[in-house]
Amino acid sequence: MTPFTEKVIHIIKNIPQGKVMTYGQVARLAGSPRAARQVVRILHSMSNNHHLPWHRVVNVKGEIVIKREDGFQEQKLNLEAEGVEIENSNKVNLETYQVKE
DNA sequence: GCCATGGCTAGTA
DNA sequence: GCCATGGCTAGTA
Repeated sequence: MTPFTEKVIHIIKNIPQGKVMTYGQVARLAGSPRAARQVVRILHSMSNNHHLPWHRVVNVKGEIVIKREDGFQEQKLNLEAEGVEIENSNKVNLETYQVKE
């Protein structure tokens, strides 16, 4: 496990319940502003997760972007269970729910 | 060569 | 809707 990967995992683990971060935001906090896709890759490869609240990471528009076969419903249900409201069946309001930096 | 992005233009309405 | 981005893995040598 590389330092960048460890940082990313640490950051995601610290997203509070009922809050979300974007892929790019996680990358930025981990010190690589343009490595959003790498954050995606890490999450994807760890989808059989190490107790990671992966469902609290969404894209820059607040959308759930997982394919249905993977965990779309799971992510949605997990978020709703924490009190996060889903608009238009796939979107969270970042104004309200995104962790401020 | 992968990836669950993101930021930009082109081009429609 | 295009494509640059980047850290990592797979898989060859």
